[in-house]
This record gives sequence, structure tokens and C-alpha cells, in this order.
Amino acid sequence: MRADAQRNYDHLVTTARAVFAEEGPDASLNEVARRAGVGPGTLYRHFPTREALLVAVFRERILTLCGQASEMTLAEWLRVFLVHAQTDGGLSATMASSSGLDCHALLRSAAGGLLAKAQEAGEVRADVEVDDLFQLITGLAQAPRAQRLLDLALEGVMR
Amino acid sequence: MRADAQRNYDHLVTTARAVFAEEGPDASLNEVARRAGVGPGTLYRHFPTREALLVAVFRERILTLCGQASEMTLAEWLRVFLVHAQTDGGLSATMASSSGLDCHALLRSAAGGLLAKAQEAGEVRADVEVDDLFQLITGLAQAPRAQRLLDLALEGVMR
DNA sequence: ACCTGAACACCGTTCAAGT
DNA sequence: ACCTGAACACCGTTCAAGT
Repeated sequence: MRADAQRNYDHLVTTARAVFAEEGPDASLNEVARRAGVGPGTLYRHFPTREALLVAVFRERILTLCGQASEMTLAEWLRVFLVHAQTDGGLSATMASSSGLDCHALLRSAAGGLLAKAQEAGEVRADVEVDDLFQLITGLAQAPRAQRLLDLALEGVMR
Repeated sequence: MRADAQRNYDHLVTTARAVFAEEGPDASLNEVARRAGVGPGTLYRHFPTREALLVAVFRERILTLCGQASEMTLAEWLRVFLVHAQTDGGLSATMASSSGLDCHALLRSAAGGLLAKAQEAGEVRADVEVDDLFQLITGLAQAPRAQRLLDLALEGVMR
């Protein structure tokens, strides 16, 4: 990677982080390029899809989240996960993106470990799968009062 | 309402129903107008927002859903609600729209009645509110395997 | 009273031309 | 090898001009 290319890449990620924070994950990519001072073509070569850019922006955050798994219970970790998924909608998109395969795998193994432990302890139903949890989190993240809804889902509406 | 205006209105709703079915609730409004054979301005006067058009398109469906409430349990009705919310994403948008206030009120009273009955019977936790259910449904509707997730939320992940 | 459709400011995306 | 930015086809939305 040439020096100027590397510089553009980094600057695009930084700028995109700011723009996504301001305007959400649907923010205009042209504006990201504009603010970064590059042409739209430059953005598109570095990041062929919007998801690729989202993954680059949120990768660090995801890695941190995975690192925290070992110090938490499943329920605690899911709540933190939800906070991230809520504050930047990009995290949900990242989960579905093929360019975020490594992030996805890391999250999977982090969640999988916590889930297995909880199930062995009899705290969580045996038929629950990792994908159930991911899809629950990313689905609820879009809704208002998402944390309340997560509590509801964890405890169960019926009783 | 003048005769031609009424005709345009009806034709727009019919066309929009087809277009939304094909391309989802984010379909181009210009294309709806194009297919209906009217100018975009005509569409915008009849339906000042996209939500207004969505409400008009799905009103009938919502009324049916409300009518079915009396013959179902809460859990059954929520599942049917979720099917609607899944197959046309417009139903979720309708819930949030101010131009769908009457639909919203109807859904509210239908769900409220079922919820109260279930709570009196001790089948549902006393602290659950109607809004919890609405937001849960509309949130989960976006996710893959939404029905599975609803079952999970009803029964509870933890156990 | 209602409709038309050109017009505006935007968007995502591509690609020839430059350095 | 990488960048530029004009260009294309679209979008939502508005509004003067028509009937």
C-alpha cells in the first residue's frame, strides 16, 4: 500500500466514524468523501460497499466487546452488546457483512462461550442458539426502549 | 372531493399496494406516481408523507387484525400481528405515523383487551404494558426468523 | 379545485483522464 | 499504482403553469 493510499484510508475511516456518529449508518458516502477531502472514487476503491466501511469503523469496538466477554455473565454481556448496537446502528450491519467475517467469528465465539457456560449451569434454556441471541439483539436494537425489551425477552413475557 | 381526485386517490392506493408488495416499504414514490399515471405532485398532495400512503395502503389489513382479537389468545394474536409486520414492513411504519392515529388507537385497544385478560388469568407478568408488546413485535419483525425470536421472548431465554 | 411535469438538490456509483 | 472529479441514472420534493 502506497503511503498516500494508506493516509487516505486512515483518514476515511476517521471521517466516517464522525459522520456515522452524527448522521447514523445511512449517512451519505459522498459526504464522507467530501469531508475527508477525497473523490468519491477513492472511497469506493478502498471500501467497495457501505458495509466494508462500517466494519472498518467499528472493528475496534467489536474487538473490545469480545475481550470483555470473559469477565461477564451472558446477560450482562448481552446488555453491553445491545448498547453498542443501539448507539451505532452500524454494528448490526457489520454482523451481516461478509467483509466482517473475522469480526463475526470473534463475536460468535465470545457469545458461544458465555452461552455454553450459562446452559451448563442451567440458567438458560438448552435449545437457545447463538444466532437466536444475535438476531434478538440486532432486532431489538432498532426499537425504542430496547433495554427494557431485552429484559422482557430474557425473563419471558409469559409467566 | 372532485370525481377525478377521488379516482386518482384510489388508483394511487391500489398502485402503491402493488409496488410496496414488490419492492418493500422503501419503494420509490416517484415510481408509484409513474405507474399510477399521475405526476409526483398529485401523489404528494394526497399523501404528504410516505407514512400517510403506507397507512392508506394497510388500513384495511389493520382493521381486520383488530377484528380478530376477540377470537384469539394474546400469544396467538401477537403471532398473527408479527406475520403482518413481517410481510409488509409498512405496518411497522404505520404504527409510528401520526396520520395513522385511528389505526394506532384501534390496535391499542385490541391488544390492551387481550393483555388485560391474560394478566388477570396470571398468564402474563403484571408489569408488561401494551407498548412493550408493540415495540417487541415491530422490532423483531425486521429480524430473520422473527417467529422463533417471538417464541423465545414469550417463553423467556433464561429459565 | 385539482393536476401536470419541469426543476432543484441530492444520492450511489462508475470510469476516463490524469499524476 | 493510485487519485480525481465529471458524469449517469436515480431519488424526494416543490411549485409555477395549466385546465
